[in-house]
Amino acid sequence: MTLAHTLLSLTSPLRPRKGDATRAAIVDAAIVSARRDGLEALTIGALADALSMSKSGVFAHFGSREELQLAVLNEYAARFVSEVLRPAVAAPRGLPRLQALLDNWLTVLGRQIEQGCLLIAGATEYDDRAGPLHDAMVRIVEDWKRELLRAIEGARREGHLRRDLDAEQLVFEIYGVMLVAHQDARLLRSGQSMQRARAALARL
Amino acid sequence: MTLAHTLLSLTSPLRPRKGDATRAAIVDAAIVSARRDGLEALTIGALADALSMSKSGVFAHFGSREELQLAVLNEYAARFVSEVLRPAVAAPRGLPRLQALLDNWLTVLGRQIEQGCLLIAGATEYDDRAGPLHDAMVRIVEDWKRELLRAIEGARREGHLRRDLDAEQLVFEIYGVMLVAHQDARLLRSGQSMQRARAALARL
DNA sequence: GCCGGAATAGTACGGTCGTTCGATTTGACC
DNA sequence: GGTCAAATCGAACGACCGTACTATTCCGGC
Repeated sequence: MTLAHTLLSLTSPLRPRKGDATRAAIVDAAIVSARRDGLEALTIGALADALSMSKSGVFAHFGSREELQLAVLNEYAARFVSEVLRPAVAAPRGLPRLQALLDNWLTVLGRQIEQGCLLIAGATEYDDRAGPLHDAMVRIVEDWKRELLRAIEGARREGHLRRDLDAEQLVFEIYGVMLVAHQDARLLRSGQSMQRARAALARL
Repeated sequence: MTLAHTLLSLTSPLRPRKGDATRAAIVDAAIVSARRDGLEALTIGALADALSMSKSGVFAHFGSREELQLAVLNEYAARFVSEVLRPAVAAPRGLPRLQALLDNWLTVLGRQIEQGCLLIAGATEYDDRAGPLHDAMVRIVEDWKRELLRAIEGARREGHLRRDLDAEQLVFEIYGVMLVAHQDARLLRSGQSMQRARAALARL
């Protein structure tokens, strides 16, 4: 192996590591489980069974249960953002982009209704439990609210919204609509929650 | 013991049973624990330690962990209703009563912010877990929304609200405000969530 | 085809869980 | 004070947890 090869492999390994694929498969399965029973109910043994692996095989990829939970949460958040935010930036700046964003959010919420949203469930799971998961959860929700705020400010700057609008208040109320839509659809199995959410957002 | 005594004791036992007091103390402590870590994290052993009792002593009062969880949930719901709903019926029929109800709700939410609301946390905890706790949770939330609906219908009947108001939609949106107020105050430790909630409710 | 490290398996440990069961204590009634 | 049921305890069980260690298997570079 030449020196150039060595240097290159240090920064970005040449060969695709098999372990990475396994790790991704574990996180995939863990996301399914966590969305059903919560991040705190995640179990290395149950995950190993579901993947036909040994407990230690699963464990080795993360080093601790907490690291696994963090990986699951971060991966879910990344997917959420890429599903909701990224497509919206294709829409024209201002109100259309904001509306596309909210529309994507509702669509994702509705499509995944059978599985539930980790960000919403995790928010209540870790609202009173100190630790890295709490901190990650806070960071993710705050980042997401900041994105909402940016979209609203953008729409206002374009003159699509009233100048004296309280943007943070609007974020607050939008988030409330999403939370109650999630609860109605999942706990109460109400079929109307999505259209009720759309009506509420339209009024805002 | 006379026949009269016997008959009486069948329906309502004469002597105050010591076990009842113990059971109430257990439920008290369990509510504190469940509000912090969730109903699913309730542990008989931890509860016994907190009460300086033996595990089996605690266990004997309920027969199973699930029965304990149900007792905790039902007791919390009963207290919630008596704190929020009962004082509101003293207010004049119609809009004042509705406003008193929402005011009590927000006050209770704000006062207990350090502990959290079991009805909100439990709703996400059991939204996808079949079983008696799920069923109890659904019943409690549905009952509570029905009370909200009754208050709104009452206000409309008194002519305090528009005739064409969609009452169920209003319940939906009110609930959303409460959910986001709870999350903001607890997860994000925002001090403004209560006044934001009041602003949102006022607009509704 | 061999070598070496990465990936995975196997096994074991200490701990905690809910639950069972027999023993012991408590406390109201005669 | 004795009696008897209710209340509580103590010890044990089997199951499952996360984690630590040691083996074994896999697989790309020579």
